[in-house]
Amino acid sequence: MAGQRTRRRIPEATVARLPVYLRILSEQFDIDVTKISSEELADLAGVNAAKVRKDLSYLGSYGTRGVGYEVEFLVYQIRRELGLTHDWPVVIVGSGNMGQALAGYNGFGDRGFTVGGIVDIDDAKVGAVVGGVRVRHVSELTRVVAAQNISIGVIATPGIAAQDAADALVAAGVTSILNFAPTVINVPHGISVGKVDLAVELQILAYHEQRRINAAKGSSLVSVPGESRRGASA
Amino acid sequence: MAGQRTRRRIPEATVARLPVYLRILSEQFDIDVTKISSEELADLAGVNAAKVRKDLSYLGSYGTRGVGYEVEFLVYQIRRELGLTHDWPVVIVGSGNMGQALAGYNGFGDRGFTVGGIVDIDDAKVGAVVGGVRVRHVSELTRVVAAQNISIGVIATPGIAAQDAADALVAAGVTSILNFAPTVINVPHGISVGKVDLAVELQILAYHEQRRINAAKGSSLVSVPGESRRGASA
DNA sequence: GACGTCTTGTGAAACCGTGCACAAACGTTC
DNA sequence: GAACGTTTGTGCACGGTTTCACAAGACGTC
Repeated sequence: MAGQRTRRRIPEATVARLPVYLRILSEQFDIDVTKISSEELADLAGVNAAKVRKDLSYLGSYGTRGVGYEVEFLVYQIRRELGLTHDWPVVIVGSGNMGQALAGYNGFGDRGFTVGGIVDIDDAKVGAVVGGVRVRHVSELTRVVAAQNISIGVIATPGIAAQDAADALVAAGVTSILNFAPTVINVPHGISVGKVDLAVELQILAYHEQRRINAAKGSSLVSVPGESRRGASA
Repeated sequence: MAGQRTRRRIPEATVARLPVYLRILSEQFDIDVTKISSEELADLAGVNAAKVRKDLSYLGSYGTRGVGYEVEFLVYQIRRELGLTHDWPVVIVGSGNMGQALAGYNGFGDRGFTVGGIVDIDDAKVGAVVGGVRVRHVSELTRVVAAQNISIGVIATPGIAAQDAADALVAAGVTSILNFAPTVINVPHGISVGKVDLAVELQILAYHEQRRINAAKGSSLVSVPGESRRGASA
């Protein structure tokens, strides 16, 4: 009667791919596909079939040999593992361009997340309605977080304000932070941090472009390597 | 007189960190810091000092033992390696929320990139001025790309339109694509693709939240692991 | 110019993620 | 119920990444 088995640890790389599988499987379910093989799923996700099987095996042995995986069941299992059986309200700090884009982003409310609140430090911006939610002053952050039991915060401030935003979020009780500001933030141990930096992503692409140019200039010995980080190359 | 030495290959993981170092070093330079040790830089970047040294060693032996690295020189070297000695014009496909936020994003023009053009498929949106640039129709994409010799494209369309956008960009001659749509895109071999998916990042955080909850529920045996993907945990 | 302190640069070991290859298991057909 | 084609689940080897640990080199002091 040990009940809940000890949760097996899922590798971080796999966790990063599960949302992709989930989206694809949901789409397939919507168009009445009931079962899918690792190879089909792999093609749609732009990865290797063996990787799909190994990733899914961390959830348990939910496939049927010779047949494939039942789409609906797999959707449920991934949802459960990712904690998406219920919606997560998130609070956005910063109501500038980025904050507004995030609040208005469809794939946001679409896939298990709701905008529980937006706060800004600028009084001039307080009161505006963004993505259907009224902007509150940052001093109300703790109240907003407590009222809706929010555990995820998004930083959409300029870089200079990002650390203050992080401190405020942690003080308010948030335990996971997604940081869009181009700054490294320090948080206490035990808080999860994700980071998205536009400029960094572009600079990585610039590096590949530069290499392409250098390779072409240097000689024709080196063929274009066709680098492709994350995402598919047909 | 072999001239240009064969370019040493820099590991992808290092390439992803160089932009972070670059930003920090630029900031330090602005406040008149002239030299920096691997440990100081590591602290600011939220990584390990040995990693900083190994990363920088791929650029060459530019440090001085017992002293550290000269900030200005390092900035120059990283810039050169990343291909940031000149500005890169980028073209944005999609002038919705996300496209507008990107065009208006400061860290964009700030760090070596300019908005060379924005296109949209919707005639109703053509003509609007976003981030100082007039929105053109997608049919003009090839002309825009050619006129400014653009090699980097950004996809900021809904998921359903992302593959068309990618195809159009490739046809127009773009060789690197940054995809913000929640869809896997297929591109010919030789094209570099980067991907940023809001919902995926949030779902990864949700997973960690869920684990936290499960761990707390299950027993007090397992201490909160304090996971922290990318970014610092103090 | 010898000594001590500091910091880089880098082998080597440990760790993680990927992909191959194949046995095990399922459904179907005869 | 046996034989066959299909697809999963996974052991294993390989390559990339991280971290440790330390020799080599630079600077300052006496």
